[in-house]
Amino acid sequence: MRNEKAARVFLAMCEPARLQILQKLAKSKGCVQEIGKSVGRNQPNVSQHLRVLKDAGLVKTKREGKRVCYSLADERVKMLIGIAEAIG
Amino acid sequence: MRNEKAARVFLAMCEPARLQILQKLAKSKGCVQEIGKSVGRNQPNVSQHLRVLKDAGLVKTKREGKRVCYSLADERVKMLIGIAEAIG
DNA sequence: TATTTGTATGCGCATATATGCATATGAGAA
DNA sequence: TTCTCATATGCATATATGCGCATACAAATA
Repeated sequence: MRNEKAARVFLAMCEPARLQILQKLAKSKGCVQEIGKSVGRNQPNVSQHLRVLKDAGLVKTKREGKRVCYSLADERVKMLIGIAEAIG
Repeated sequence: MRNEKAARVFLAMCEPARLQILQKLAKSKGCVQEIGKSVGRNQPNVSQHLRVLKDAGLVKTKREGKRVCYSLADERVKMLIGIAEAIG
């Protein structure tokens, strides 16, 4: 169902922690550690949130040696955040 | 915090039931009963969801005699749904 | 006032979600 | 291989959420 998929996108973005991560990635991509420092959360926590974001198709990954670089999967993610901020 | 408000918008939209209600309202406004019939849910349930949507600034209300007419508070709500569907 | 209709709220339960911790997996270096 | 570093996963627990039901509130009418 189309509804379900859209809901999953919003579900991924409804958590302040994940929204914070997305906003960080909107500025610059980075690995799990860096993201963790940026948003003030521990590594497993960030990793779990990133998984949710990835499953929802909001971020993509790229291995770089030992690290995994995360970045926004779609420019439209920025649009969603921008509109939500404008409404709220 | 700006983040919090945006998160509340997404939190309101992440529930399939509420998304369904928003989509119904995108087509035509209506009172609680009508919305309930449209989405196949009972009155208290719809009423609770509408409250969440209203608190998030996604719908507005207008008393019409005994009834309360709900409609989208902002055209941008449609945009959010459209983008989320496109990403998901 | 009492009654009817429409809407909102409070409560209890079942389920879902986030979090921290410990630990497993993956990748490169010695 | 063994040793780190970086990331992912499993588990237990606390919190949050949605749901149905009963009921309270609001508005119009008799």
